[in-house]
Amino acid sequence: MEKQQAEDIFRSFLKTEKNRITPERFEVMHAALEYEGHFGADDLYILMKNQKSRVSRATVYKTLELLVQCSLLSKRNFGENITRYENNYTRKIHDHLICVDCGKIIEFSNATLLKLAEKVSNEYGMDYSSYSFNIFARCKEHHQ
Amino acid sequence: MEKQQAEDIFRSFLKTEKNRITPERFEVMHAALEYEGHFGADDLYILMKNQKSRVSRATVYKTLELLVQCSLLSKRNFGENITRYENNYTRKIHDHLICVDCGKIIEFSNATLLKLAEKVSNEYGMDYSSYSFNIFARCKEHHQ
DNA sequence: ATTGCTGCAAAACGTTTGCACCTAT
DNA sequence: ATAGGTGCAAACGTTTTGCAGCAAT
Repeated sequence: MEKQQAEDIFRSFLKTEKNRITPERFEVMHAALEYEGHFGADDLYILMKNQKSRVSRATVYKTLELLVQCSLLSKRNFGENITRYENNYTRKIHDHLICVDCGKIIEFSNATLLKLAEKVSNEYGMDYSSYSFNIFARCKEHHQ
Repeated sequence: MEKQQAEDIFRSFLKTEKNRITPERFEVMHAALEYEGHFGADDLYILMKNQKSRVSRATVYKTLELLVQCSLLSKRNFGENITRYENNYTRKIHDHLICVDCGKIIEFSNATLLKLAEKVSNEYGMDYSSYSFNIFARCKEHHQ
């Protein structure tokens, strides 16, 4: 996705939801979309702080939720009680294999999961939104 | 699973890991296995406290981790940054459909997921341990 | 006797909130 | 003009930790 396209999506989302268009929100958007891989809200805040941004922690947290609402980001959780975000557009791979010993995360993709998630949602009369599939396993170095 | 069998599993786990066998740990084990549905560590602590148990919060938290290690419980996380536990034996249903608006959790079961999780683990040369599959959707009352 | 466990309270952690000031509409 | 956003610091809820005393081995 082009950076311009992301800006347009975010701007029009903000307008239709009667949220204001502010420079701080776009600053967070750019930092989030440039982040490689998964990140926690605080990771992003620290990164921005190190780059001399004056955006506050509160604004970072709130803006990330807005970016999830307009589908530019999605939330992930790898069992550590930390909310993690990832860019939905440059990242097409959404399934994760996690080493329970060292925490290493391998990403993979399996097309049947999306179909299954949509099918199950429909069976229960619900509107599908997203899914997460995490496999926990031990990598070679940690076999006991 | 019989209560006796769970006790035996826990006792032998504790012995082989050089952890001590204490009444507090068995008290937590019983409360955890009797809990219906998913629970957070603090939920269990409060319940036990209300039942006049003197087991401390620290012991509850630590013991639940031991129960996960010996596979009597498994950890779940439904995107609220709270660790939830569930009994592995009386509960055979491990997949979840969660309403993003009201938080209602519907449980379902799909046999292909376990096979897929094992297959993917093997493909990456890892030892399968567990998986989690969560679908996020909106229930009828919350369609916009 | 030794090592590990316990309860307690305090600290840590990620996240949310209240508030006074500021800014987009 | 006004509704809504901002930064800050304090509060929050969950979880972990340090420590002195206690109990299982």
